[in-house]
Amino acid sequence: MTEAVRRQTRQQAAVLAALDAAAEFVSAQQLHSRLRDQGASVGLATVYRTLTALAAQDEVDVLRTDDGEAVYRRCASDEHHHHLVCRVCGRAVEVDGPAVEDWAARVSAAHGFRDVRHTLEIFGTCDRC
Amino acid sequence: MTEAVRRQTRQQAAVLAALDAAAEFVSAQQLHSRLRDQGASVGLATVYRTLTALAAQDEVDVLRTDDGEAVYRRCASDEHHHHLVCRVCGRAVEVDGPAVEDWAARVSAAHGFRDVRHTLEIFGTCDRC
DNA sequence: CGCCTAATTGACAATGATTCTCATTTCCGT
DNA sequence: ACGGAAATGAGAATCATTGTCAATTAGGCG
Repeated sequence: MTEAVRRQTRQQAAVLAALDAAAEFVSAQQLHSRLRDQGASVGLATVYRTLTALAAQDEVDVLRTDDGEAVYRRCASDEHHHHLVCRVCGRAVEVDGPAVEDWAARVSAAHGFRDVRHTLEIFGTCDRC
Repeated sequence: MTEAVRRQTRQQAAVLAALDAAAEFVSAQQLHSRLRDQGASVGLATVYRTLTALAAQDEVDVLRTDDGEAVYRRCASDEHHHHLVCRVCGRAVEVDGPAVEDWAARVSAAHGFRDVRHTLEIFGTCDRC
């Protein structure tokens, strides 16, 4: 599993910086326009390429909104974790639940499933909204 | 919350029948072509409308594939449950995990989130694949 | 049993996110 | 500085999904 070699470019640095500046999950389109507004415009295709690459290396977490749009977030934790996402402001809290991991493993095994992976996100309205 | 009144039409019955005939999660496009192949062709827009209506009434479960496509399934259980989905054949097993529900409620409350809802799916390779 | 009207349908256009193409630009080791 | 490989960007292409609107149809009513 060799990490893809990536050159250091202004564009990729800008995308990463914009992600770090966001506390919520943002879409590629949102990032693209934020970057443009900041005067550090990056082509839309490049934003997509960069996000895809980052996601492939687990540098960012990806999830899908109800309408199927992909949204990305740079998380503090490198480890496996889940999210509590505010459906109003988009703010996300990273949470982990060993009990859930165990349950998932147990259930998968009981049904003979291999190479399991799971997705779990909790959506709600946060106390500030 | 009054249930929308729906007329009984050949098209809606056909979509329901096709869903019942499928053990896996299927996309609107797949349903549309299966119906066409069976000679019971239903317009694509109608397939979408019907699925959306069924989903709104919790008659079918919806989830998103990794590439963002919506897939639907008629589940045996009316109650809240989750899925163990085979990433090869698409077969799905309905599972429930009270421990997970509790955990989600606890975590949400701890962070002051209201009106929470969660999504949890486990993807793996089943023993037949 | 036919009629009437509103709900439903379907072909097609329109939208919107994402990916592809390819000519141009930019890294970076030499 | 140079050269080739990698990255970029503008726009076209793709694909799922939704909107439009005229034609069809279900179902209550006389």
